[in-house]
Amino acid sequence: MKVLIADDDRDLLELIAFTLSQAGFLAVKAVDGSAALTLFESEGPDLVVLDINMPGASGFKVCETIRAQSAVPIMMLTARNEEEDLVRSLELGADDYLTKPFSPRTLLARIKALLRRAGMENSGPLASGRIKLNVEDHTVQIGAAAAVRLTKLELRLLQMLLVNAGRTVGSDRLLVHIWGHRNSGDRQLLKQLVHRLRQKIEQDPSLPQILQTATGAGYKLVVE
Amino acid sequence: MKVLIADDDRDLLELIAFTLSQAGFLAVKAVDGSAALTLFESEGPDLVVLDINMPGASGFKVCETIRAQSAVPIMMLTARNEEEDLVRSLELGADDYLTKPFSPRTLLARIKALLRRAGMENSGPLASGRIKLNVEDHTVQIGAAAAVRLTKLELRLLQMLLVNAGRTVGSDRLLVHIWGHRNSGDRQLLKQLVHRLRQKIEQDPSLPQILQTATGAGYKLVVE
DNA sequence: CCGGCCTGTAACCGATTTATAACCGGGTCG
DNA sequence: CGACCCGGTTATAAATCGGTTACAGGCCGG
Repeated sequence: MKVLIADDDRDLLELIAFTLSQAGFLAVKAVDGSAALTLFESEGPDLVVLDINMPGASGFKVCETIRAQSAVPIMMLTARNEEEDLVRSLELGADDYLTKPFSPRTLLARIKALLRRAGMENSGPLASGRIKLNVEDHTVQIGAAAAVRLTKLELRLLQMLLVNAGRTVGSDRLLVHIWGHRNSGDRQLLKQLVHRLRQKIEQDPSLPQILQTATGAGYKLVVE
Repeated sequence: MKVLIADDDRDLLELIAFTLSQAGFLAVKAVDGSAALTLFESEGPDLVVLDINMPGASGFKVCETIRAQSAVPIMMLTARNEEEDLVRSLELGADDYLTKPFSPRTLLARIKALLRRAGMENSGPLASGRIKLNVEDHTVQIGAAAAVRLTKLELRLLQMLLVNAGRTVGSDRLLVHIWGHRNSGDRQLLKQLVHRLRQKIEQDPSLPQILQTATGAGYKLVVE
């Protein structure tokens, strides 16, 4: 599990990196905003920790840029008097925040919670009922049928639904989880993606048994 | 999603309640500490917002009492120069704090983050008497009957009535909660919506047993 | 360079949902 | 009585939603 950390306070940066690596994470360090963006591209981390006050590009700017292209979980770090930027970050799609000073223990707990919520805690096969999703090689197996290959987006959709198997997941949450914060008017994208996924996993795509619609609310996965 | 708000400043209380209800939350208001505790018991909110300075029982006391029996997320409100108070609050188990004055936008962002963090972003079914409202997938179940699907507006109406089950809710409050502010000529909309909802949930829509009219005042839900 | 898949975008359809208006009947009050 | 106000009902128009088909650009491997 790879975590990108960006903070211009070297001491704090090292402390966080140490804490995380002790907990089994692979820490990637950046000392300013532009470095953070470069490293984000090249390393493809599973989670990002951003300080708001940074030279180069502010954490706020970095958050916005990352969110425009990825749905990776983002945690913001903020001093007590940076309320306004914090709120802007949250509205732009940051997932959580921590106010300085904080204890390493707290940081760790929050990061784990964030990963759990994003359904990224275990990279192994994710199964529920008769649906077995193999995240590694992008395949699903339903019942005794042959495994089907999924695209990146289909995988993310099915992953989110499978984590909440049996319960309805709102369209907004799906949009954020799959694409990050693009313009929210993109119901079209979700419509398409659901349609394409149904073609692959439903016996009769016109009468969905597995990926069902909750009209006006979202979609849900029916296992067994 | 039900939120209990406790503040002895009536104006602020109303402002917060209005902000939250516009955002789709159900606001339950308390003007002092003991009222807050009573309402906490009876309403079972998903989140609590507490002012520290209150007559009756202080925010501390309330926070402590609630925490002794529940893990519900708690957000404290504090005046700017009461740093010690907020430290004490956090030690007592509050999850976050906000210093006055704050903007509604900030409050909303923080509350959303808090709910996300607590993994409570989707509240379980909201039930009272024989009525069980499943907010997630827009359905109600009454008694042993089959679940009925509701539209967005019907859901909001029933939600508001269910929170105030047994009590009459004024037409104005319903209008504001469901549509947000509109020109007041819109009694027609409410009339329609009530009618459609009755068709769905009443055994005999012409003799309403559940969604009853309080002539000249509003509507109320009879749950027994 | 070609042909495949993956993704985003648009357009169309039918169904549902929401807004607007008109009509009905009871009750109130001058 | 008759002019209202109120709530219920019916009817109809407008907007939105979800499913579907079609197509274009990007990307990648042959």
